[in-house]
Amino acid sequence: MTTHADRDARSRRAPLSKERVLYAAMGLADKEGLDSLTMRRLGQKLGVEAMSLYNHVANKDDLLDGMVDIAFSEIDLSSNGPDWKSIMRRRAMSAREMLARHPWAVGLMESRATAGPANLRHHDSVIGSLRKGGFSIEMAAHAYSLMDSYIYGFALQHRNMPVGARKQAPEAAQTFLRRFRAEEYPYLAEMVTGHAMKSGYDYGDEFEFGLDLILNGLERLRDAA
Amino acid sequence: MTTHADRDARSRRAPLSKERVLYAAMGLADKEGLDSLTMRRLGQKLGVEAMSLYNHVANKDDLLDGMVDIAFSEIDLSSNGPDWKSIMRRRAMSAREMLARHPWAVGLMESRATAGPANLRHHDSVIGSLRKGGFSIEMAAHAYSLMDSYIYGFALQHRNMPVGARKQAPEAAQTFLRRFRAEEYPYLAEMVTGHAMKSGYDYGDEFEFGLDLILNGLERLRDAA
DNA sequence: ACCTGAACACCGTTCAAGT
DNA sequence: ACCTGAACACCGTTCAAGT
Repeated sequence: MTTHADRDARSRRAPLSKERVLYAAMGLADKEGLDSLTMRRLGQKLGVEAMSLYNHVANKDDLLDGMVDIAFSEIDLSSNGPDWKSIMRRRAMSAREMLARHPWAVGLMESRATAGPANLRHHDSVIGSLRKGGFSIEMAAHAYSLMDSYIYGFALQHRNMPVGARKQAPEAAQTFLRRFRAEEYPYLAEMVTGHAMKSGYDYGDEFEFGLDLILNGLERLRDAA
Repeated sequence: MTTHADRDARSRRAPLSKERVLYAAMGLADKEGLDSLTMRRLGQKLGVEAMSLYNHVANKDDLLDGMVDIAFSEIDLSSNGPDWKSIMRRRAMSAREMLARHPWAVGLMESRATAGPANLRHHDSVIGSLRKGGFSIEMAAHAYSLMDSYIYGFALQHRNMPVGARKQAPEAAQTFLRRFRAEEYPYLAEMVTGHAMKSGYDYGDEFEFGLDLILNGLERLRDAA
C-alpha cells in the first residue's frame, strides 16, 4: 500500500544520480563498515528499492570502483612546495588521513582491477613530482613503490589493531595481556606493558617515524646519484 | 540415492579434522581465490556436505582465523645470524614469499580481530631479535611498525597489479597504455613505456630496494643512539 | 561422535511490468 | 527514463534427524 507519506517522501527527495549513490555508499561504509554496504541497505538509505540502483551503477563492482576513485581524489596533490620531499610528505600525510577516514578503502584497493581517472591523475602527479625533483625513472619507480607500500601497509596495520588500541591503548593492552601468560611471550609482554600501555600512546603516531626515515633515505640516494 | 561408488569414496577418505579442513581451505583459496572459498565448495572438495564442516570449525570466521595463523607459521623466524639486520632481512623475505604464495592472506588480516598463537609467537620473536640487537623498546616499536607496514603494503600493491604486470610486464603495460592518451598523463606514460615495459621487469624485484633502505635507515638510528 | 536434509534469512542480479 | 515486485541462484548457519 502506498501512503500519502510515502509518496511525499518520494517526491520530496532529490533525484538519484551516480554521484548521489556513490556518496551514500561511502557514508554507509564509513559509518557501518563495508559488510553493511549491500545493495538493499543502500537503496533503503536512499529511499528506493535496491533494484533502482542498477539504473545508476552497472553492478556492485562498478559501485566499489567509483567509491575508490572518489577516495583517491581526496588526497592532497598540490605540488607547490620548496622541494619534492615536502610535496611527498604532504601527500603521504593526506593519504593516511584519507585512509583513516575511509577504513574500507585500503581493503577495497585489492580487488579493483581498473584504475579510475583520479587514481591515474594521482600516479601521474606523484611520478611528476619525483622526476622534477631529480629522480631518474628507475629511482622514481623505486621511491613510489616504497612510499605507497608503506602508506597502504600502515593503514592496513592500523585498521587491524583491536579497535580500542587506536584511541585508548591502555585498556586494550590489558585485555590483550589477559589472553596469554607473559612468560610465554616475554618480549611481546614487555612491549605491551612498557610501551603500548603507556597512556597517551597512539599507534597512529608511529606513521611519521617511518615516513621520515623513508624520505630521508630517498633523499640520501638521490643526492648520491 | 546412495550408490556403491559414493559409499566407497566416503569410507576410503581420511576422517575429517580441523587441520584437514584448514589445509583444504588454504588450497582452495590459493588456487581459485578467496571468493571461491565457500562452505559448500569446501565441503564438496572434502567429499562432505557443507554442514559437516561445522563439526570442526565454529564458523567461517574461525576457519579464516585458522588459515591466517597457519600462513603466519610459514614465515621463517630462525634467529641464528650474525646480527639483527640479517635476521630481520630473512624474516622479511620469507614473509613476502608467504604472501605471494597465499595472496588471500594480506586481505584477510584486516578482519581478523584475535591473533592466533603463531602470530603471537611471531611478534615475540621479532621484538626479541630487535631488543637483543640493541634497540630500545620505543625504537623496536618504531622499527617493527615500519617493517611490517612495508612488507604487508608491498604485498597489497603487488596483489593489486593487473595480473600480467607481475610476470609479463610488457604486454600488460601496452594494454594499460591503450586505456588513456599519453598526453593526459605524461609522467605516468613515461614510466610505463620507459621502465615497466622493459622486458625482464618484475614488480616483485622492487621489494628489496625498499627493504634495504629501511634496514639501513634503522641501523643508522640504532648506531646513533 | 560425526554427518545429512531441509529450512531460514540473507546476498547480487535479471527481467518483465508498471509510471 | 526511472522505478518496482517477483524470481533466481547463490551465501552462512540452525536444527532435528539419521548412522
